[in-house]
Amino acid sequence: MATPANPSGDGARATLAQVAARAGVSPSTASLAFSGAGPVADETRERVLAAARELDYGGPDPRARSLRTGRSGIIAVVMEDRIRVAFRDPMVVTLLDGIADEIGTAGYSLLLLTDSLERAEGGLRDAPMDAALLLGCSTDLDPAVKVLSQRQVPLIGVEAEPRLGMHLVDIDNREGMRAGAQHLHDLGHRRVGTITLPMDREHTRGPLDPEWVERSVAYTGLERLAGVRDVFPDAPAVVAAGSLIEEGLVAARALLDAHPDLTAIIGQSDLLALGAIQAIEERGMRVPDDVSVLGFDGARIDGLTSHRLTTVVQPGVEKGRAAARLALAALAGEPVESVVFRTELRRGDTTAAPRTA
Amino acid sequence: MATPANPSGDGARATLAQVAARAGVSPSTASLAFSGAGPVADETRERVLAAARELDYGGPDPRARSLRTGRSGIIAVVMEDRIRVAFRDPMVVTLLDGIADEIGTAGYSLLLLTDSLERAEGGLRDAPMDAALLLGCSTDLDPAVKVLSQRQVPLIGVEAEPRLGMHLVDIDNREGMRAGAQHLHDLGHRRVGTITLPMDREHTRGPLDPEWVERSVAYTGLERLAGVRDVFPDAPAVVAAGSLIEEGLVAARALLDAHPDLTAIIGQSDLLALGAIQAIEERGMRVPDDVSVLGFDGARIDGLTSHRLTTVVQPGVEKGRAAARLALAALAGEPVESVVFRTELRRGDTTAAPRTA
DNA sequence: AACGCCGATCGAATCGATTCGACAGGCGAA
DNA sequence: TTCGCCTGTCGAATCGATTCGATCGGCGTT
Repeated sequence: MATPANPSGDGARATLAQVAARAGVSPSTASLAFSGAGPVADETRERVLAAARELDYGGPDPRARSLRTGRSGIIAVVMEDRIRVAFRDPMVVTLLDGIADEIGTAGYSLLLLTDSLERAEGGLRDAPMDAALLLGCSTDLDPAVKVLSQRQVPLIGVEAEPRLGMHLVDIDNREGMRAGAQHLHDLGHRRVGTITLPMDREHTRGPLDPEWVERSVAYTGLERLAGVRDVFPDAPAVVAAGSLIEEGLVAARALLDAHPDLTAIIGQSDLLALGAIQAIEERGMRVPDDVSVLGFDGARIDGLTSHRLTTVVQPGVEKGRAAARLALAALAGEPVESVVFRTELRRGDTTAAPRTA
Repeated sequence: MATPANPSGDGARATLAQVAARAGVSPSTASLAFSGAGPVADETRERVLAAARELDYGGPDPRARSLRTGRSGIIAVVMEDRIRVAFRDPMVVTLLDGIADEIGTAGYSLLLLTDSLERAEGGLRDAPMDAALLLGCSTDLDPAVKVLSQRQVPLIGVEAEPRLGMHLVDIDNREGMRAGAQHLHDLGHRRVGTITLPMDREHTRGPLDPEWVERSVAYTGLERLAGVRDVFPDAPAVVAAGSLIEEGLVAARALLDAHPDLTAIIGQSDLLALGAIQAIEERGMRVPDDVSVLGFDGARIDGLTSHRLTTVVQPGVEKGRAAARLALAALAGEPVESVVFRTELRRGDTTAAPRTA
C-alpha cells in the first residue's frame, strides 16, 4: 500500500494518545504541542508533530475537544424560510455575509438552520452550537427561542421583537420609514399605498387585517407600517407573502386595483418595491412620472439596471457584523448590549413630484 | 426565583445522570428513555421525562453524544467564494436548497464553510462534520481535499474534477454546451465568442490563456469551453473573474472590442450571459436581432423580465439532492456511485438567426 | 549557599453521554 | 414442569481529548 503507515490498519483514525505514545511523551504534552497552550520544548514539539505525520494524524478530534472544552466552535443562524426563498432576499445574504465574515475571523463556523421543522429533530434541538442568531423579520420565534434558551444557548435576535433573555440588533424601522414617507410627502404626494412584509406565521396575502396591527405579531413589518402611517395615517396597505419581487407584483396589483388614484407606493423591502414597479409598468404607467416608488433595505441587487430605486438604506453588513460580535461577546462572558443602527434615505430616480393632474 | 427548580444553582445545565438520579433510574435507562432505542416501560419513561422537566433538562448534550457515537449530525458545504459573492449566483443557491432539503429531512444540519481561509483555523480543520460537499466550479480544491481526507471525512464533489477518494455529482458539461453551440450553428451563426468561468485560483480576467487549457486547472470551465469549441473550434474566449452579471458585462465588452463581427455570445453561466446582454445593449445593438446570447444553468433568476434567456438547463435542485444523498449513503456505509445528470437546451428569445448582412 | 521561580513534563480526573453484556422475572410452548 | 425467550433495567467501559496540580531540574538572586 502506498498510504501512510498506520499501525492499526487503515480505517481507524489515530488518536492523540497514540501519537503521544509514538513520540514518547504523555498525552498531556502532546495536547500542548498541538494547541500551543503551555510551554513545550521545541525539540519535543517537533517529535510530536513528526509522530503525527507518521500516523497521518490530522489534529485533535473536534468532537472530543468540544465535549471537554464545552465549545463547539459553531454559531448557528436560524432563518424562517427555506434556503431557496430566504437567499433570494439580498438583505438576508448581506446580513449573512457580515455574520460569516465576523465569526470566521474569530475562528467560528456558521451553521444554517430553519426554525420550521419541529418534526425533523435534527436541527434546533440536536445540533451543536455555542450561540444562535435569529434572523429575519420572523413572525413567530417562540418555539425556537424556547428550545434554544432551554439549551442555554446565548441568543441574538436580528430584527426581532424585544424578548426576554435575547439580545438584539435592530434598526430604527419606524423612524427610517417615516423619513422615507416624509420624503414623498415633501414631494407633494398625498395618496400613498404600502406593501408590507408577511404579518402572520402562515404568510397570508391580502389587504392588511387591522386586527394584526393590534395583536402585534410581526415586529418589523408593523414598525415600518407605523412609520408610513406617521405621515400618511390612512395609507392603504396590502400584505405580501414574502420579501420577493413577484410578491410585490401581486400586492401592487391589488393595491392599484383597489386604489387607482395612488400617486406613490411604498414597499417594506426593495424587492417588494421592484415588484411594484413591474405592476405599474405593466399597466402602461411610468415610474416615477405616474407613480413614485420607495423601497427599504438598500442592499445591492444584482442585475438591476433600469432604475435606481429610492430607498431607505440600512447597513446590512454592519448589522450582520454587529450581531456576530454580540454573540462572540456573550461567549466571552463580556457584557452584551443591544445595538440599534440608523437608516438613511437614498434618493434614486423612482420618486418625483406627483403629476399635477 | 420564578425559574424552574435547579438544584445546583441556575447557571449549570443539568446532566442526564442527574435526571436519572432524580427519576430513580440508572443513566443507561434514562438514555434509552430519551433516545427511544431499546425497550423502556411507559411508566419509567414518564418518570424520566418528568424529572427532566423539573430540572429544565433539554435533552442530551450534542457534544457528548457526538463524541460517543462518532456522529455530529453535521454535513459541511465548502464553497470557494465568500458568502456574498457565492450567493449572488442563483445556481449556488439552488444547489444549496436541494442539499439542505435532503439532509434536513435526514436529520442533519448544514455547515457553511469557505475553503480559502487557511489562516483562520476555525474551518475545515476544526469544525465537526460527518461529511463534506465541495461546491462550485472550484479552481483548486487540493488544500481542502487534503485536510478533509486526512480527517477521514467522506467527500462529495459537485462539479469537481475527478479526483482520488472523492465521489462526484456532475452534469454533461461538454455535451450540454455542445448542444447549445450546435443550436447557434443551426441558426446560421459562424462567428461566436464565449465568456468563461474563472480559470485560475486568482480569478484572473482577460483573454483565455491557451496555456490554461493545457494545464487543466478549472474543470467545469474547461469542459464547457470544449463543448463550444467542438462546434466552433476557433471561438474566441474571454475569462471572467466570477459568475456575476457585471463580470459578464466586462468580459463581453472585451469580446466585442476585439471581435466586433461576432453574431453570438455564449456565457458559461446565465449571469455571464445576462452581462453580455447588457454589454450588447449598451452599444445600441439588440438581442437577438444583432447578437444572439446563450447561457448555461437555467436557474431561476428573480426579477429578470426583459428577456427569456436561451440557455442550457441543468437540474440544480436535483443535483443538490443527489450530492446530499451520496453523502448520506457514504455515512450509512452503503456503496456510493457518482452521478452524472443530463442537461437540456431551453429556447428563449435571446437567440435567432444572424442578420444576413 | 540557600531559596524561589520558571520551564518542561507527566498523571489522573473529567466532560456527558451511549452501549454492550449481564441479570432478573414473567410468560408461553413443549 | 421446565426450558428458553423476551422485556426492562442496570453497571461499567468507552469515546478522545483538555487541564489542573504535582514533580523535578536548572538557573538567577541576594
